[in-house]
Amino acid sequence: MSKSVVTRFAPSPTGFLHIGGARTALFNWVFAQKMGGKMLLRIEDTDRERSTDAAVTAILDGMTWLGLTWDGEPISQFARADRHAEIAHELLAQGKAYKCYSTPEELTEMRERARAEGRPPRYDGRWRDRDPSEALAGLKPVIRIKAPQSGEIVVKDHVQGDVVFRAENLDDFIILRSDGTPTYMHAVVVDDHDMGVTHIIRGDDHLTNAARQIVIYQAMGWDVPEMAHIPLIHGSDGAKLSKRHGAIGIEAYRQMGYLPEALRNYLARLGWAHGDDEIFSTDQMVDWFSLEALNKGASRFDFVKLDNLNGHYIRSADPARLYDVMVETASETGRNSDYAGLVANKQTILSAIPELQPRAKTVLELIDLAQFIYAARPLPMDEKAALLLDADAAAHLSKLVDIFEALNDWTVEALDGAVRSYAESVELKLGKIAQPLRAALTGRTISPGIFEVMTLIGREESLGRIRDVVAPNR
RNA sequence: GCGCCCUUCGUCUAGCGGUCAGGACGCCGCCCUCUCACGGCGGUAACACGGGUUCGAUUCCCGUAGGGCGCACCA
Repeated sequence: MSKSVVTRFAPSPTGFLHIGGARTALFNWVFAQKMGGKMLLRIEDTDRERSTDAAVTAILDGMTWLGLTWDGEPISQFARADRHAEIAHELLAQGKAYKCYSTPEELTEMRERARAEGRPPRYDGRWRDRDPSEALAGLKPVIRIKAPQSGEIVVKDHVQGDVVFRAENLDDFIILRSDGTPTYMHAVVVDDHDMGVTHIIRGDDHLTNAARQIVIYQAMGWDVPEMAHIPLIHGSDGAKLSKRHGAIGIEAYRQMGYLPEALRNYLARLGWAHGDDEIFSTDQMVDWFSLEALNKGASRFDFVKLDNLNGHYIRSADPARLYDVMVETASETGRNSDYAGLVANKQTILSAIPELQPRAKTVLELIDLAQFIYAARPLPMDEKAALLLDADAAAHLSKLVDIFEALNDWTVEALDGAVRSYAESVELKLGKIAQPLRAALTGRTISPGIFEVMTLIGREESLGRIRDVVAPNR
């Protein structure tokens, strides 16, 4: 019986949860679910300059919205600094690490000279075997680990396969800074070990770091966790995502009207596949997932495809839930008049949503499509709608007002029948009558079925809107 | 510069020596139809290049080109 799986998601709180981080979190979560294990959350906040509480909140909120749960309390890496230092000193005591008294200026010069001579910019190990007594008085040392000087380090990766690094390419890197704080490379290893992490799933920008981290694991005699370095996500133009290039926070996707299940499905298909399956539930994702099925190549983020998937999930969503999401989204994005209209017309909106669902790809579009319900008379006409309402159209609409007033039932069937027979009586195709009617009733040329619109807004409102365009001054 | 990783339709991908190279999104056409969607049907489009290995390479190996990541007392 192998020990149960523990994964972790370890964001640094220097900004929002971006799309790449969200996918990393998703894969960690899905894998833990599948294996019946746990996913822990560790906030890598050792960079005190750039870490903020607001970012931590944004990340946790983003994960919660996406439906990614973690086990236990989030762990602060910064809070564990003493433990990191303890291990660094243990390594020192064992002679597997040493104090280095090189100054930053000295290191800069070392790198520049190496670069000038065409050598890799690495620390040359000058303090590896030097006696501390040779150091300048008052200088605070850093602690460097003794990396192997020959042989190779193999990262056994579930995605990338065995990746071999020659020891010559690894230098004696710093594990504890001169102020006694740990470096990222060191803190990660100590934390992953202490947290009992069995599987490290992270972006492949960490692949070369993995070799360095293995040096620490080996020095401590610790088991190296299983690793899976997943490919990165690029922007739609193939360029790396950056702050000014599409790397927006997960909350921005919510504000753009995407549903979390759509995003989960989309993200899962970026770099991972289960045969030809495109649309699948989160349960299926968990059921089908395997690290070996992850791709190695980076993929591009494609909003068009996300839109398509989101449309699918909007179509299959429960109207009551969609209503809530519409209200939240309107509120959150400052669409105040929409918010007021949605809240004031809850019942009508609720019954209209099934008509709206097949027509929207995002919640924002859903809101837009619902506007005809709460638009105030006289309705604003968009350009195409205004063009439809010429004198001919007004004449027909005027007749229709009479017909509608005489109608006993205000139902889709009754209205449909009435308008059809009118169109027949004047020898016009239904569309010739329906389009001006649509313009008058919605102010637009596109809308749900026009008879559905009429039943939704009701007889009085319908007649009022038609009269507004037939006799604007009355 | 050094190290490592990657490369199938425009995009996401299936493929794991022998396939008419499959699916999805997009796009185009047709159908449905009161508009727009939805839905249905059909179509367009790819193995980066050059060498090997093999009876046979999209698939295995080596180069080339292109892309990415890393090389801090950042994470």
